[in-house]
Amino acid sequence: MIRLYDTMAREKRVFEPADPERVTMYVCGPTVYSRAHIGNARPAVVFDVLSRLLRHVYGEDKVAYARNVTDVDDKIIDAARADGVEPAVITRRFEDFYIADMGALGVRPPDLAPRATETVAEMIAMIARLIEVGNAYEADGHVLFHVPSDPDYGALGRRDRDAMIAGARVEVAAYKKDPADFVLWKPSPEGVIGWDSPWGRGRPGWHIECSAMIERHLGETIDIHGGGLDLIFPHHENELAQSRCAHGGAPLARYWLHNGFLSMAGSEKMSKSLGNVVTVGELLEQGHKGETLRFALLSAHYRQPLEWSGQLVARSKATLDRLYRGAGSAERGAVDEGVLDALSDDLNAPLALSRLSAVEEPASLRASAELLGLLAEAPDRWFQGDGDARIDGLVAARSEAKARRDFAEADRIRAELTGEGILLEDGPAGTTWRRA
RNA sequence: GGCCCGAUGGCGGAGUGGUUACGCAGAGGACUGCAAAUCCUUGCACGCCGGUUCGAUUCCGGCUCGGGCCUCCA
Repeated sequence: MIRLYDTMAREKRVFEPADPERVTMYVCGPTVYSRAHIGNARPAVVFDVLSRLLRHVYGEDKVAYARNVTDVDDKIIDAARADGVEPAVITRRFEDFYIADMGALGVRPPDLAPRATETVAEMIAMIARLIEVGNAYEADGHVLFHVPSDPDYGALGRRDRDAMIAGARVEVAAYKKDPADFVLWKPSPEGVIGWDSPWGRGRPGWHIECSAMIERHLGETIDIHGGGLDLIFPHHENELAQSRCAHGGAPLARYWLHNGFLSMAGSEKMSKSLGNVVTVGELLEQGHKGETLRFALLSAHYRQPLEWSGQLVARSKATLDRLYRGAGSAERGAVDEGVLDALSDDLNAPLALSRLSAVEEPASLRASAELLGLLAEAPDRWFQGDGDARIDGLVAARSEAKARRDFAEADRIRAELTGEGILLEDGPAGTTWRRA
């Protein structure tokens, strides 16, 4: 039995898919105009674990997991203009980076990775539908969702109209009927990416993208909708309103899940606008293994804040080393019940990790770790990387020195390797080495 | 200002109305030529003040501090 904390209900609820033969999950993916920072990676990793859990429970082929790519956006347009290239050059470059970075973190590709630019026809159709049913209107080349037309608006973010308006940071455009109204379609001037529509050449607003992609690929009501905490309002609130109004009142998602934020030492949240980000790419270039970063991301419960630090990474590596030793080269066995129970209780990864440490049987350890996307490599590869004949030679030379009890020479070789970050371990079967 | 979270041992981080996870680091021991790894042992933890209770870290209220959102943001 899986229980998940549903943001809409503000409590843990027993998870029951509408159709156990096709469990549907959608997670808001990247806007591809820059490298992903480690905070961006948290939802990707967290919902990857959830997808693994769902597949374990409902069957490998019973889960339809979609994570979109937002490849039309004003930030992309700005970045393209700054580089003097077409937006597609930017989006392709950073989508490729995103796939590579997430792959390094052991995130499996989702079943579906729809691009916004390939779903524009569906967006236009949905906007037209919203106008038709009286929830949207055209004004000054824009199409806007009329918030007062939806009495249920605000349920997810728990906000009333006055609060939304009072807190608005952006000056209210004159063409809005109501200050809370938000853009579904906006005109594109000459030279800006756009599509023909009944309202002239333009481009979609941010929120309609996800609604259209969900409708096209997963249906009107999905089981799980995930994303970062900051997306609750306005993004998910707006998505929800659009989809519900376009679908005759059918709810968009049955369970809403939101992950907490990463902060950098100093305890402010990590964000591009604050400039205190560290990208996944940078961390990998520093020599950290993707799986170490993944472990670190899973070391706090997904709804809790997590402070990113070098100490966290080092600790994660040390713990993983021990787990790799425990699993050895065992084949995959049965998943440990304790680990499964922990994950089933609102994805309690830290508890699962602690129970993983207690799993004694190597085959069970490997299978249980796989549920978390860990212990994915062969132990030799984890400890030694690509291998190194020179190191093997030095280790052999040291073993010879040891055999003739020339410990001075043996220690000299060991110290030399230690200086390179190579640690030696003398075991009953001889000496092995690993990278620190 | 509105809404919402959190506060646990040196650090990270679960969990629980009474018997106090787990990891990392530290200390002691075993093992080792010495180490490393491993194993064993070890560690006054639950922000403050009230309340409920036989009993609260766990429930309730208040307070303090920290964090997030309030139409860029995972």
